[in-house]
Amino acid sequence: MKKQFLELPAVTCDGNFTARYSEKGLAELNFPKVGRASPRAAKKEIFPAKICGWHRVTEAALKNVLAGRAPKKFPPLDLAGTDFQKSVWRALRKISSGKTKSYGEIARAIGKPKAVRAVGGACGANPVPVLIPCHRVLAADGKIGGFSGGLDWKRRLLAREGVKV
DNA sequence: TCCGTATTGAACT
DNA sequence: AGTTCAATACGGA
Repeated sequence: MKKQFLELPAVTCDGNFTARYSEKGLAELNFPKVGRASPRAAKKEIFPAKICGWHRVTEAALKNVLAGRAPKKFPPLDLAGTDFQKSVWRALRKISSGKTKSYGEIARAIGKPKAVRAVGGACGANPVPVLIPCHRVLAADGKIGGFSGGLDWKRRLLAREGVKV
């Protein structure tokens, strides 16, 4: 039996994101599917109160980041990944709104200065974009780099935070 | 074990 | 200023 996540739509001005929750917290967040209506027509599932509470926090945090502000509160995260990836994601969360770092700086921050490319890989594997601000990581020369959700999103998020590319 | 990667910096035109 | 290239850590197959 495969691990099952409870899935909820997180409605924002930029579209309907999809949040997935495990027993322990937010496990995944997906960008809105382009050209598609709401990802989920709820079919009267019963959601534990715990998860409803998390979801409210998630949605509020999401809206804040999209508006270019730092969220007051984060939901608990239940991230599936290797130790290396988790340490990268932890470092990413230390980048405050409006700031940027390079892949090399992240690598140094986790004590593995040579692991610059692996950092890129971990960013791409980030299950919770936006809340874990992988979009604030640029290449060392200020170039935009890449983004799993599409470069348009990366540029949009950075623009909202007042970052010039 | 081999391959690709959201990199980097140096050494070249 | 643009191009090439090797080094490098990690994860997936």
